[in-house]
Amino acid sequence: MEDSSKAVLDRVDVRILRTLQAEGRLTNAELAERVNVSPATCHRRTQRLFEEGCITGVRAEIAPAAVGLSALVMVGVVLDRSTPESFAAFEGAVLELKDVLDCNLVAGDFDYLLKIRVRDMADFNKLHGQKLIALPGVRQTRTFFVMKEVKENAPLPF
Amino acid sequence: MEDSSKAVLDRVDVRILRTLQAEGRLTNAELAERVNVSPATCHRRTQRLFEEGCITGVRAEIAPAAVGLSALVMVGVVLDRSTPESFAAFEGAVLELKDVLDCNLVAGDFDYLLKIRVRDMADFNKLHGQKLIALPGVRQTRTFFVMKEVKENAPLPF
DNA sequence: GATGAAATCCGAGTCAC
DNA sequence: GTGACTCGGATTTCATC
Repeated sequence: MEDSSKAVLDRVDVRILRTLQAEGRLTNAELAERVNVSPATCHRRTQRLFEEGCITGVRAEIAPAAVGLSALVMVGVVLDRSTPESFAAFEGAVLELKDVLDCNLVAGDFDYLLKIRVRDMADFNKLHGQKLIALPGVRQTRTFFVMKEVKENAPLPF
Repeated sequence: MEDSSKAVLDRVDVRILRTLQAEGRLTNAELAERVNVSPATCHRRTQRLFEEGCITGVRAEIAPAAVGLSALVMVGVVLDRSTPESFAAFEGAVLELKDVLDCNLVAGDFDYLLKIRVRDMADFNKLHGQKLIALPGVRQTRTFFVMKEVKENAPLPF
């Protein structure tokens, strides 16, 4: 993968990105028509965008409820030490937890903010008691149950 | 769109979902091979999963840095009143803000948690001063700059 | 150095079974 | 759910600017 930050994107590239961000399963022929280039050119451009890492993947979005993951929980985590080793250990362990969809190191009242999907509150309590507080170096967690998902994973505005 | 919560998913459906979640641009022929069914069957199953709303869409993931959106910020919001009208007004306004990727109503110290992508801190300060604190009913915000994205938008674990 | 037209081959989508 | 059949798209080649 090339350094995507070096890629120079012209208008056609941007149109391809925007279109595929909205409809990732478009055929090359349709995509070409939408962005007003020939199918051959569109194919080459799109391939380049993948190779350069501008497009990191194309993924189907699954309705969480359809696969029994109706509950969304945000968790703020505070570690008991602020050493590089402490952060690395925590991050390594969190990467193994499939229920954790997002994990970000932040500046503020917490060290990390996690986004977690589980079946229900009972499931979360189990995860919290057995996994989260057992993660390396965790001093404290604060849980925010999501009561309503107003907007989830909106497309990038560019 | 049907009620996806009523759909009964068998093993083949689940394999299709998992596979398309990882590689949304697979051809039907390849998908059929991966899940061990005939192309015709695979095609009908996949179509059904879309129609039932189990698959809500297929989207290309764009590297944020490639389109000049390198900064990620989480923001906790507290409203000054907890009335249904107040919540509705806030939510309606937030849906218009393209920089806000996620917005969730939560239980805890905040009313809402937002996930925001912008170019840099200067951009965020402008957004914060001109748009966020001007949203209807906002009493207070707390900003968490993301210093490191450990995990972003991981696939659903099912 | 990238483009579009044409040419080949393979998959999508639909049928009967 | 399978197998076959037709049509259209994916992908490459090549001449061109």
